[in-house]
Amino acid sequence: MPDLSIDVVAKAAGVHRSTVSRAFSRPEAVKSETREHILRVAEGLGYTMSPLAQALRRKTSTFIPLIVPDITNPFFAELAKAMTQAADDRGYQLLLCVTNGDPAKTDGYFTAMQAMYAPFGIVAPSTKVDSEAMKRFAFGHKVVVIDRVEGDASVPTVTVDSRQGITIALDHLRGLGHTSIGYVSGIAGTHTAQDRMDAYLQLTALSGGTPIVLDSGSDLDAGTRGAEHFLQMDNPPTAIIAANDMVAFAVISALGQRGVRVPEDVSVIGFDGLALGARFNPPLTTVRQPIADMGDIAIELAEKQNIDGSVDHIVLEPQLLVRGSTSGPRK
Amino acid sequence: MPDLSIDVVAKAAGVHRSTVSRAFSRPEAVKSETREHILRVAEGLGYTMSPLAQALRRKTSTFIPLIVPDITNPFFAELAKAMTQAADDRGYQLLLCVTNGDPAKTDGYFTAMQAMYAPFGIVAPSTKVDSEAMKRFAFGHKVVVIDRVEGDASVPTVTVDSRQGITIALDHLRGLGHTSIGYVSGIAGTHTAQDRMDAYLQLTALSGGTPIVLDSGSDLDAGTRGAEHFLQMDNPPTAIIAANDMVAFAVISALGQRGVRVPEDVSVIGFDGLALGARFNPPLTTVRQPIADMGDIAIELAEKQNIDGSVDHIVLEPQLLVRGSTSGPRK
DNA sequence: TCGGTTGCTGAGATCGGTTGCAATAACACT
DNA sequence: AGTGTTATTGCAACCGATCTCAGCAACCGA
Repeated sequence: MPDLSIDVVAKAAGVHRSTVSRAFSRPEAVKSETREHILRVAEGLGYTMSPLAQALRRKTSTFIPLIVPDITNPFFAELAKAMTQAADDRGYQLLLCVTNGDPAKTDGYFTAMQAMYAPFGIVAPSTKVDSEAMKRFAFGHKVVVIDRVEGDASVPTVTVDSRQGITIALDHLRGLGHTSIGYVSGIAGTHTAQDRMDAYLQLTALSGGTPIVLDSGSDLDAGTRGAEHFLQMDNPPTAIIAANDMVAFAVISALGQRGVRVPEDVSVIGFDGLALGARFNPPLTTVRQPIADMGDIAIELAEKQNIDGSVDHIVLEPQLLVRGSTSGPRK
Repeated sequence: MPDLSIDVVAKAAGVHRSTVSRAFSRPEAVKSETREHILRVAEGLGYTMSPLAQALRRKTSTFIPLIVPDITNPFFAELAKAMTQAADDRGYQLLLCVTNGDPAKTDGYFTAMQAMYAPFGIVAPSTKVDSEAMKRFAFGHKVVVIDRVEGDASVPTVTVDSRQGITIALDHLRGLGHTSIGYVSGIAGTHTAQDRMDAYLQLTALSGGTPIVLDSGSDLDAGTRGAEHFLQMDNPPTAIIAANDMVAFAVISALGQRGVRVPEDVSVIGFDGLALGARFNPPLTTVRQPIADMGDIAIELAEKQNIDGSVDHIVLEPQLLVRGSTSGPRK
């Protein structure tokens, strides 16, 4: 590859490099014959424009960072997959940035992306703390958050309605005949985790029931602890709502190891709608988040903000996904 | 941010930009006082060099693409996690590229990365076909493959010893008393899938046994089909080796839905060692691949090749990870 | 004191594009 | 034919670094 630059193409096509440039990035500004000729020549040479050089000059690129705390978590993996597609469809290239929850790394990615002239970025929930770093980043660039942001309505967000999700779960379980429904909370200090828990608390209280929080911890082992708590109860609930699918997996696994069967002995419902849930044992009933939609919308919001400066907060509706981990309560 | 360029810093520090450049990228070429002064000034201004501009001029960047077919598959997610870390440790920035198995996309990523002056790339197993696209890419750049590459010993690879992995699985099962051990194959036409299957076939034959292939299909539903096959047999095996953890999950799930319990009715062992397996029901016994090591080594190989042109083929040893999905055969 | 090193810094071309501005061509109209 | 547009294309500066080459000062030995 004798370094295919724009000048090479220009020479080969017998025009000036600015014309070649226009042929690619502003087609209407070049006589169509000329443009077609140039494109043909370029094609023949196997030439593509350097995104680097473009970004440098234009001061804006098509790289859009997706910042997630842990790609190993299937939720983020599915989000990443959806967003990759969404980004691709709109001519962007998604750059996955994994922080492992390290705020320093988050910061590093922010500035790196700033330097890459990313037109905007997408941040998925890790901790609430983000908002500070975000402020700095958002100074020059735009961010949209897949979660809520505390005290900063200036950043667009897309979330799913936690309260409605819990409502759906509760209704499903009640419809099956359950009256005693426990709850195991989710990971870290994210808003979504908090919201779901609050919703559970309020909704059960509202309907005259007594909330049964099996574990309100905030790490990955909440599921296991919740299961243990369940086992120690004299009068355990007949159904359990897990704050998310991963926790549900852990609950079922831990329960299974103690000989408690799902859904025969206790029903368990998750929250997320991971594809993986279909392959679980038993297949997990869950409240499905429209992950793919979230990806699309996140990008739309970002673009919209870039254009008219609008800051929207979209709230999506979750859906019930009935599989095998729930059934009527044991008689 | 009034566009912090190297010239701004230069002016502020009262030196020429080339000196600033050197202060950052070739410290020993600048008088230490000068350098410290420059660094201090830069620090104060909050200046960082533009990776874009650097890459453009140097014709080499620190972006290293990791090309995977599907990030939703936990194996690739874990690999990505490990490699992100490994890359980071060495001053690179991993760029995750998800192809969804689409060769066109793979190709697109290759040329994009070429344009980004990536010093090398890492490709994780998707299909064998890759080798062609790779040739083109490898022309200007280096690639290391996490799998084997057919008929092209010129690209470094890191793999784990499939034969040994299957041996370990077989030994574990036999040690538990199993004599009739079935096999369910893995995804797509990757070498690893092929190797594991071959190893199973050879090793069982070698020890005088009869191979029982429950499904040799090549898609994600192999697990389900394997389970169905199992159910239809008059004399089903007492243990099953799944080509990888995901398949094992599917097998157990499908079996569970038909009332077959693991490990009470049949033992199942996976291959991969996914963290997720620990949260499965039951926790999955599996042959663990040293994923983190693979990441480290892949990058090492790439760097080594860049330096002395050596092309190594590293083969790692898998380990047995006993959890709850295997036990002695039913009497 | 003078030629030869050595150490450090400045100049300016260059990487691969983009873009405002000027120049030229082509076409319309009086 | 003369003048006013309008469509195309060339020119050259610029984006933010890197790097070779040259200049200059201090230092060495004879």
